[in-house]
Amino acid sequence: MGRPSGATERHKRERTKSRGVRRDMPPAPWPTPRTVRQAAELHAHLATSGRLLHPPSAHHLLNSLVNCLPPSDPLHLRYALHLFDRMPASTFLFDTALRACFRAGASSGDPDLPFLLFRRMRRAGVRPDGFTFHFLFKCSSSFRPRALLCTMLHAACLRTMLPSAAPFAANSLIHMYAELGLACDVRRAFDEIPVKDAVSWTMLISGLAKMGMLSDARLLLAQAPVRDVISWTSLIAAYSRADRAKEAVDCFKSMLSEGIAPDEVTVIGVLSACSQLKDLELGGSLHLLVKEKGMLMSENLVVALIDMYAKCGDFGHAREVFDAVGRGRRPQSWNAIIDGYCKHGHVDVARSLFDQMEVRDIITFNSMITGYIHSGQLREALLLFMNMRRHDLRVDNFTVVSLLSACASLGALPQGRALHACIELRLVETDIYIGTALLDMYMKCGRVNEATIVFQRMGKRDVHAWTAMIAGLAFNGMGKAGLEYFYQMRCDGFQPNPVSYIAVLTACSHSCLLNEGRLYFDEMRILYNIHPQIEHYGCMIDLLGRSGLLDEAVDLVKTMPMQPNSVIWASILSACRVHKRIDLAQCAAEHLLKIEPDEDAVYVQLYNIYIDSRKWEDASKIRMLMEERQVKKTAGYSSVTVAGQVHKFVVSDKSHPRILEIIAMLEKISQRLKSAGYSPITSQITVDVDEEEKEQTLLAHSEKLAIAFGLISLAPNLPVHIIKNLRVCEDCHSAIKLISRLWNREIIVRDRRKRGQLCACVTESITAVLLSVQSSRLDDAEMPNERDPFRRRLVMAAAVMKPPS
DNA sequence: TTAGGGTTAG
Repeated sequence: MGRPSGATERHKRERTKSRGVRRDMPPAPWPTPRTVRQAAELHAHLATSGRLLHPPSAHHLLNSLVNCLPPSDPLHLRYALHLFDRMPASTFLFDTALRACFRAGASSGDPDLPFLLFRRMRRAGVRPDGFTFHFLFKCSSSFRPRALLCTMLHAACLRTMLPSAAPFAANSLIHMYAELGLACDVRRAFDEIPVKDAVSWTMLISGLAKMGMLSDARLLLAQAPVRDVISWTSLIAAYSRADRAKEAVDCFKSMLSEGIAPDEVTVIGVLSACSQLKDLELGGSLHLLVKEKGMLMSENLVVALIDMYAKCGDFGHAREVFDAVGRGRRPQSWNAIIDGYCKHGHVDVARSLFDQMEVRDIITFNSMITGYIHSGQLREALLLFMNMRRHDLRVDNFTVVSLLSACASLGALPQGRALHACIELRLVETDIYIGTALLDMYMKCGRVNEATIVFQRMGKRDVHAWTAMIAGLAFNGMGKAGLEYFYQMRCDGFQPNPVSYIAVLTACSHSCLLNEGRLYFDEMRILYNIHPQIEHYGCMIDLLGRSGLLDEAVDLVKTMPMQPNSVIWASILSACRVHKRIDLAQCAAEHLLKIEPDEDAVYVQLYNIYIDSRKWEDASKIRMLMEERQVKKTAGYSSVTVAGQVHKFVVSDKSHPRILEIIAMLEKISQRLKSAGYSPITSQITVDVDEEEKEQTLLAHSEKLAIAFGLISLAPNLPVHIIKNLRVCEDCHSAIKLISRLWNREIIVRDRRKRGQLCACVTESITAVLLSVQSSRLDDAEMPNERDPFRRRLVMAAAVMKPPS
């Protein structure tokens, strides 16, 4: 150890003297404690022999004790500081006490402890040295960094010594400013160092990488006189964190070509990139490298390996690594494999592992909940939310994003709005993901204005937020506005990704912007080297179909480099009905039924096409085929939420308690529609009845019943929001647009296919869970003082849903 | 007595 030899000799002499041993005997070596217990024994020995106040003994004891302290142990830190308080003040002892604070980390319980020690040091007249500032800067980086305090420490350091006198402190200063995210100060701290060593460069590069300034970090790495494994690793990891996996791998290759050997931390960063790229080949070769080089199999490396194998779908190897860890595996390893199973649709396997876990954390729950939501098992997801509370886990940003995603997929606007209110009331700190999930929820619930307000209020936007906005405008039929946003997004310097182009092409197809669609479909390849995936082809085929260019659409299906899926053929089939192309409809339906033989919507669509074309025999053949194959037509229903309660209607429904008022309103609707010149589209009704009866049948469609009930029961300033489990028919579509104009009322109808079925009871469950979790927060709401009309409306929305106390 | 890089959930 680095104890001064003179001090050692003095210690030996003192000890010999105290034991009454002859002075000429060779002194026994001073034992260096290796455990806290041994340190305590030395403490007892020094205390009984009265040497605790003897500086060399005190230094040796405290220093050894700090070396033995298990990291993040508040009890042992208290012991060390208790000892320190009873020892003579010296620079070394203060430095050692600061070192103890740093080792204990945040678990010291008091983030101000290092600064209080520094103040005590100055008041006691003990002069700080390079070590003092080094440990102070390290503590500042680790515990809740605060800019003002850090600047004051920096100033105190400069008043005491020159940067050249304390190279370690000068380098730690760069790290401290990087942790604060102060790029200019990082650079200045670096520039102030008179003679920069390799670590100074590494600190600067890793600091910039950590702050996300990847281009600057990459440039400096090239300029640095020396590049070591740590500067390369920091850049690789930063690229991985920023979802720039390809650049992370390129960086790794450059590092290897410079002859720098990776270590286990480098491997973790590259494995993370492999997970994103699903590059099992590189990931597997890294695993081999770890084995060949005998690298330390740290817990983090285990997690990274399991995550890589699981994300790539290689569950054999993932389980191999997972099982090798045995019972001592950390929740992170469980989380990685559970998430992998969820992402590959094996939610049941994930749940079985989830049930085997002894200690689950918030990530375990969030992964499982997201898995359930993505697989459409919303009830299971909601049950887990309730379970979270039993485990004393509060919802966090990830949970809220999942909940918003569930609301969006259900079209559950009141619940989504209540969640928004909870976010505004600071249930969680809002971030770019929350903002994007919120605007997506509003868009999927048809509330374009609210989505736009959320987007405008987002402090920071990224390509995902812009894409969500463009996609939302697109599927709400505002394609031109979507394209304007796309233009603005590029002006703001955001590079579109493949999903952005799906949104753009959706905007074109939903608004029949044929020329623009053709342009963007070509442009994505030329400008951004984005090769069209099946989703891009799907949008383009849909656009051609809607534009009546069905032959061109079929040509594109034939020439595209992948097998067409059901979405593609469903687009063609849908366009065939509009453009009366029976020949193509039969072909599209055949392809569709090969892929989805049980999908009732295909039979119904083809049946309707035959009816439209008065091909009664073909239509009845389809009916018979359905019976033969036992395909059941899904019963259609529409729902509307009034005062937090979901009201569900089926066709010709007479079960509602206010049915008489609803019928009266329907009659009023019928009269006003006729007065406005509207003729019901009765051609789709095949039953052999007179025209008036056909009109009555159309009037009794579930969505019209729901609208009538909404109009009589909702306040005139509230929009009527209808959710339908099937597609809205042509007559309802036209009639609703006119009703909206005649009543000067916003009517939003969210229809959907059978997939991801709406379930009113699940919607109610969301309300129950949300309210039980967040009711305490809502109590804090000061509605009368809320001046911002948008926030006020939100808070009121949440308050309306508040459960009775 | 002193330095830097790391994993899992949206």
